[in-house]
Amino acid sequence: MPELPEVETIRRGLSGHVPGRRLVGVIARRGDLRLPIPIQELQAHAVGREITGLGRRGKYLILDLSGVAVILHLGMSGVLRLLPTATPPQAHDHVDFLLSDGLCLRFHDPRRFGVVAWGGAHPEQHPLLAALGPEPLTRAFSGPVLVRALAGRSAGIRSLVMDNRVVVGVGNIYASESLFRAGLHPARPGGTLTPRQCGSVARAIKAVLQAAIDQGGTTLRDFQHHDGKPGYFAQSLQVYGREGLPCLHCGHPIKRLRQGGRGAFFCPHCQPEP
DNA sequence: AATCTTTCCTGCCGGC
DNA sequence: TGCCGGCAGGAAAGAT
Repeated sequence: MPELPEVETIRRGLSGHVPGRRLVGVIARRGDLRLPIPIQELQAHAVGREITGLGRRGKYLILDLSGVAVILHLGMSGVLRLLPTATPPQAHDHVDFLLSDGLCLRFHDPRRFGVVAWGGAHPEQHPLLAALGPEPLTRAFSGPVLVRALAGRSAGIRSLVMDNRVVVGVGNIYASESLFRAGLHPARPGGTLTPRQCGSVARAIKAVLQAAIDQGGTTLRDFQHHDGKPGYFAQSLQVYGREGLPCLHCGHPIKRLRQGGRGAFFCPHCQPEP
């Protein structure tokens, strides 16, 4: 499930525990996730270094190791937990980053759509990160930026805000929630939004993501914090997963549209047909 | 048994 | 005609 708020929640939770410790070993129990695990680079250039910080770019976590970096992505089902190294590994515990003081950062990912990549000295130039669009919670993302990104586009606005080149970090849940708040139908062609509506969408994305971070993310099934606790934004969802239930604003039943193979939830009254 | 979070790839289409 | 980009849909693995 992890979208930006869930990844940010993990980052914040680990930031109080991981930086300052040394990486003393790496265990990879299989050779690949979505991509090969760069075990040789990790052993040769990462082990022995102190962890100096934990960053985030979109849905990617960046483990800073005094001058080099490891890039992590949780995919659809990834969980990163901080455990005593002695904890016996369970099914789908694919990678352990062994830390000083007997702790271990353990990457668990049943569906294996996650990624462990070698970022080297300039992780921002890694192919996974180089082409990413603006961070939604910074000034790099705004109504005017969205106006330019949507110009001439005929794809549905929901697909476009989920496009990492337009803005990073917005997945299926928060796309549906943001468009509900902005009052726009998910299939509305992106290029037909007025500048005012682009501003509205940009503000809605920022507000929804920030609210979700404040509540520790959305736990539906897989997501959990680094210490195993859930997030509480699920109870704030207005449309996602609420097909057939009354809109919390107007009472009309929430509908679901099939878009890009996934469900786009919306209120047919608050978000009228384009 | 169909669903379901992400990302990448393929095939089709229209424009030039 | 050939190329390019945009767009929609599918594939990947596993739990429920």
